Formats: sequence, C-alpha cells, structure tokens
Amino acid sequence: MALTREQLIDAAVSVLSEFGLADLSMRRLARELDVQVGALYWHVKSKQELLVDVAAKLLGKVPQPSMPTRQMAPLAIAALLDQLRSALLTIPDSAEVVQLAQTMRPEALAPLGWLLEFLEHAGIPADQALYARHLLLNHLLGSIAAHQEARALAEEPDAVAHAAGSGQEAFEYGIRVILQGLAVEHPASAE
Amino acid sequence: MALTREQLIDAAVSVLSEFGLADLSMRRLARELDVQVGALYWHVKSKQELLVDVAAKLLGKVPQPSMPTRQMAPLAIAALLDQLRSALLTIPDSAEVVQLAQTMRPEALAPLGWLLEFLEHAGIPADQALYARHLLLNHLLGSIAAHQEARALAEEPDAVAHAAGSGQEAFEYGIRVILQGLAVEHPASAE
DNA sequence: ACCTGAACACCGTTCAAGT
DNA sequence: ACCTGAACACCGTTCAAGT
Repeated sequence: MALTREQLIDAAVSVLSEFGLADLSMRRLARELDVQVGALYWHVKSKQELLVDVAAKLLGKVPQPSMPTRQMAPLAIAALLDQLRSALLTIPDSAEVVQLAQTMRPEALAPLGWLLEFLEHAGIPADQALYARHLLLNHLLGSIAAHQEARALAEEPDAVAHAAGSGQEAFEYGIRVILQGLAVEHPASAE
Repeated sequence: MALTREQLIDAAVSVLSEFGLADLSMRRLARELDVQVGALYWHVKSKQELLVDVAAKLLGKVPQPSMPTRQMAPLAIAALLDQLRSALLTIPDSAEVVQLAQTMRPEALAPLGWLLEFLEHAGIPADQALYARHLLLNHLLGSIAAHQEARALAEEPDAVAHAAGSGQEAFEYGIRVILQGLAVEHPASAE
C-alpha cells in the first residue's frame, strides 16, 4: 500500500532516535522506506517541514497538565519542564530539532503553549511571559544539548571530559534560579 | 605567496558575515582564495576546527574588562554580556558557531573564561558558577539566534511575524531575571 | 612545505514521465 | 493520487602526485 505521511514521520523519528540528526537524510529515509527520494516530496514540502513534525511528535509524548492554581503555577511550570526534558533527553539532537520547529512553526508545539499559559497564570504580564518562556526554553534546550554532547564525547577515545552544566543537577539549578528571578521581577506572583 | 591559516580564517569570517553559515563551505572558501579544496586541509584539520577559530575571532573583538569589586560583579557581568551580544549580533548564525566552539574547545573563547571568573568573584561557588554561566550563555546565544531569525523572516515575502523575545528588551529582561535569581540563590553575593 | 587533481561517498530538491 | 528515474547543483574529506 501507499506510503503515508505518518509513516514518513515515524521513520524520521526512528532514524533520529537511533542514529542522530547527521544520519537523518531524505535519501536515507527513502532507502528505509523502499521508495525513491522523490517520493518523499509528495508527502512533505521539505526536510524542514518534516523536522517540524518530528519535533511535534517528540513533544506529543508529554501529557497535558491541568491548569494549576495561581500559587501552584511555579511548581507546575517546573513539572512541565521536567516532562519536556525527559521526553527529549534520550533522543539525540532533539534540542536542535525542537529549536528549529519552535522558530518555524511554534504553534505546532502544544506543550510550549501550555508553558506560556502557566506563566501568565503565575501573574506575569503577557509580553514579559513571552520573554520568560524564551528564557526557560533556552535553558531547557541548552541543558539537553550539553548533556548529549557530554555523552557523545565520553564515547570518543580522545575525549577530554570538560562537560559541566550537563546533568540533572545543572538543569534543576537553572530552573530554580530563573523561577526565583521571576518571583523577584514580578512580586505579585511571589505569594 | 602561500596561503596562511590566518587568511583562511579571515575568509571564513567574511563569508559568514556576508552570507551566513549555509554558504560557508570549504569549497566556497577555496574558490574565494583561488586554491583547490584540498589545499585548505593542509592548514586546518577540519571545517569544525576552522569554525572554532572563527568563533574565537568573533569574540576577540570584546576587550578584556578589569576585575570588578565584589559588589560590582553583577554589573560587570551584565556589561560583559552586553559586549558579547554586540560582537555577535550583526554576524549571521554567530550563535550557532559560538555554541559549536564552546562545546569543542571552550578554552579557545577567552571572554567566557572571564565570565566564569566574575561569577565566582560574585560569591558563587565554583561548581555552581559553571551552571550559572551555562544559564547566562544559553540566554545570550538564544536571544541572538531569535533576533537573527526575526530579521531573516522579516525579509521573506511570506513571513508571519511571530518573533517575540527577539530584541534588546528581551535580552535585558532575561539578564535581569537571572541575576536576581542568582542573588536569591547565593545570598552572600546580594549585598 | 605547500598545493593540485581527482576521486569517494554523500547531500536536498525538482520534475517529466509513468501507473 | 502516488511514485520512478534521472538529473541539477552541491557537500566534507582524503591522498597520491607534483613543485
């Protein structure tokens, strides 16, 4: 039967998961799916568009949390970020893929919409909530990328292990600092 | 006369500045320098190594600040980040290049060493200062990338301008939030 | 020491033509 | 509607051989 867009996305997710972004080429996908390269372009407009769908699929693993009370908003934000982290941490180069998707079609990434809602619910004015989300997202994706590089370097023979700010600890430290900074910047949300 | 490594780096900086990372290929550089591609590999081991030198050159524009007093450390940190931002903001894809360099050979980027010193000087324990630097750097590079994408999208005809967290304002907001969070997390440095 | 020429093993994208 | 075949215009890297 005919190839579907879903199959194409799934194949992309699986190659990414097993081999990383460097091996995720349209030609490789075509080989994997037993079609010619050109066939893929009937289902997606470009590789970038495919990667957006890959990112959406990865983040789709995160369950939608219920809206917290105003006092619980910071906790809910931290919890959501933790969920995002564990959804992405084991997928090589996932940070890069999500970054791309976020700039190409941010509305395709539902959990990032929830994050914004939670921030506003915590008492941060709408315009600044966008900035705050950027801050949190840059930290999340940066931490994930650093963690994955650390693992990659550790596998190479000539690895000098100068990977700091990699692990869970660094991630949580950053979240704590940002949330505290937000509480200072927006005192209304502090209690 | 013979090609030098310096000339190669300069050519790379200039192609990056004018056309961006997508156009910065070894073959293009060879064309620009009137040599065969293979010649470049006598001067650098790989494209990645060249990009590290490009990043170092870009950050080399930032003058070394003198060590601040302990109370002035947060201000000095903010000032240094501002300098880094203006050194990179006009260079397309500079954030990506710096990110690569930072993971490949962090010691090649002197200003990032100063940043770490300032953080420790501000009273942050050495291990956490590494985390804090990551946090600041992710925000810096994230802001620069967002700003450049916003400009890139604005030039395209079918641009939907959903670029928030792009400008100077977003950058400074983030710095403020992080520095405040750090002050809360490390009360010794608060006064 | 420094470079050429040529190869190797790839890319993303397009598109007439087939079924 | 969906795919093939083939082309277009590229990549990074290596290396024998030349000067």
